Amino acid sequence: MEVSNNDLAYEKEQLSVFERELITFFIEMAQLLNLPRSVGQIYGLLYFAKEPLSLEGVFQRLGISKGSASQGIRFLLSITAVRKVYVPGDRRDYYLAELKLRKLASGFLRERVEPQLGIGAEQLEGLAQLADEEGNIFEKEKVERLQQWHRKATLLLPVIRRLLASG
Amino acid sequence: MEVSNNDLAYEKEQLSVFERELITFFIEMAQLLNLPRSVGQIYGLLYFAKEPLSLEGVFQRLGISKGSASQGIRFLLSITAVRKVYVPGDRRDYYLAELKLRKLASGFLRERVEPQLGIGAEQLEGLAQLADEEGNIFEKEKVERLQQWHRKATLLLPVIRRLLASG
DNA sequence: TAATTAGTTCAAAAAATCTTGAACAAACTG
DNA sequence: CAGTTTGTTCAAGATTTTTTGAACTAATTA
Repeated sequence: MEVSNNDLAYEKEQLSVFERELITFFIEMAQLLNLPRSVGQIYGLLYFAKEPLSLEGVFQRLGISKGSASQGIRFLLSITAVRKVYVPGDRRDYYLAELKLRKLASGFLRERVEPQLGIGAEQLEGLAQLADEEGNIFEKEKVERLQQWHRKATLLLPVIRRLLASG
Repeated sequence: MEVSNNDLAYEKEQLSVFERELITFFIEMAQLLNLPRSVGQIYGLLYFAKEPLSLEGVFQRLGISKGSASQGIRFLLSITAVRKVYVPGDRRDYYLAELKLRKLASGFLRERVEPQLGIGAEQLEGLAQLADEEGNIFEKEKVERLQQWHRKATLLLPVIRRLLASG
């Protein structure tokens, strides 16, 4: 019947209705981008947080495991969607969400999209060579068309960045 | 009858080395877009096919199940990445790949991306209302920022279409 | 130094997603 | 009409992805 002590209560504080709904929104955005649910949850929590949160603050409040939170934060750091902040007198790492869409998007493009496009380019090069060796005009034509697609996709990235930067 | 027998022979023909590599490429592209492997395979096969293929032609040559092929083709039709063609004297449906990147991309955006963005907009509307009711300035500010992001993303779609159309 | 705390790792469990195949319906054929 | 053929559906199985949690390293403290 008695509430546990106040220190613990903070870390285990319930999420507000607003926070829960906001996090639901971010979970769905994550799914749209093919990212794990936990990554959406963590970003959502940090997006709304008034102050930096520690790893423990994150997994306690979201009710996910430490491992999940650690991995999720690492990913978010890698795309610069989240950054570490130093909190004096505390040995733990604290995290803040990056709120600028431009930075968020460009981190994502750099870390997740560009590498994939790079792999695609290599594969197409291999196919082009195969078609060349076999001297098959039909094959060559098909590969060239794909390479054109690929060039256009690559061209798109800087345009997206620029558009998101404005405003 | 004659025609039918010839078709079966053609449809059971082994895939060439080139075809297999091409299909591998499309499988990876599918994964990039969060689509099932089978969808990539089917599109890859049709992309290279010199003539339209029937459902049976597709699943026989790819070695996948009839159900998978049926569902995959339905999806590809829905985003207009593939179209049905009429083959005189044959009761089966035949399929051809759409080769124009512009059409492909815009079908995908229309069927898969736009609906998701629409759902996102609704959710944000709900969050805005919640923040309003609670009269919480901090919450309102956060939601407004998200709505700005959302507007930019929505703006991006026509730009992408236009860019892919050129050339 | 040992004890405590923060954070990472990864094998195994859980969950989500995709594929299969057999039952079904619809359309054709003789 | 009854028998085929064509394509769809969906429950069950297979596969892939995500999450968990306990064992671990490293860093801090007393």
